[in-house]
Amino acid sequence: MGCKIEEFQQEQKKRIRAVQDSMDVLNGKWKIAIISSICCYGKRRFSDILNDVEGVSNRMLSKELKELEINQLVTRTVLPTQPITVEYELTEHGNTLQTIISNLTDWGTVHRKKIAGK
Amino acid sequence: MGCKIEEFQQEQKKRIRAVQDSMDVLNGKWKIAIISSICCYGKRRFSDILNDVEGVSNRMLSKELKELEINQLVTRTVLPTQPITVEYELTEHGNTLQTIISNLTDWGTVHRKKIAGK
DNA sequence: CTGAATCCAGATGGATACTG
DNA sequence: CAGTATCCATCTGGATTCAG
Repeated sequence: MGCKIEEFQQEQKKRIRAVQDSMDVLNGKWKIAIISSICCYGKRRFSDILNDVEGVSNRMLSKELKELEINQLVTRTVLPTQPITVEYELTEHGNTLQTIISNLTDWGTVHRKKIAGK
Repeated sequence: MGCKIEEFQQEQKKRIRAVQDSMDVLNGKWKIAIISSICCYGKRRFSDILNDVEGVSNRMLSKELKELEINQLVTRTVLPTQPITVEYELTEHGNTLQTIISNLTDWGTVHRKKIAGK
């Protein structure tokens, strides 16, 4: 114990657990896309997100939004319109994902070219 | 057509599709952790990754490594030992994920504290 | 408009045992 | 050591219908 290699490996395991923690929150077919949609508009309504994220169903959108809310990444506000509308907004904590979203956007663009253009 | 708002929305949809492209590759319970494991050691053997990523089974590790290989993120090299050993390494393309991995590691650490400490 | 409820096929993933 | 094969429970997610 106390040897350098062991210490390094422990550090490494901690890092891997940390990445896992992130992915536990962000995994899900649509989560990142949903966050991305809300992110760049500031506030976004249910039906707008439904339109932004191609392919998502209202069932899944509802479900994943709820999980994001539980993880304190988005807030949900019911507006007193008739019929009601609901606005979703990133929390301060959710906003800290912006860098990651931005990186993923860039990487995805490059990756698509990489795979398609071979 | 050609109006600013529509253009912006089209741009936005493209960005969302790009994030989705990234997530299509990176989704999966263990993928990021696996990449993370290989990443910081340079090369990494099957059994080492199995040990690094707590909870993963050999079945899943094998499966997800194969998918990562298909997406050209890792290479697989069989070493002529007895019994054989296999080394996995990030490709140049896979290495471009380092920034994202690093960000996810940091974010995961913060997020854990955030959720646990409320 | 924003969901919730139900139904159901197919994917996911763990446990275990086996192979070269 | 590095997988593969099989079995099987659970989860995922789409389609559709209904509700406040």
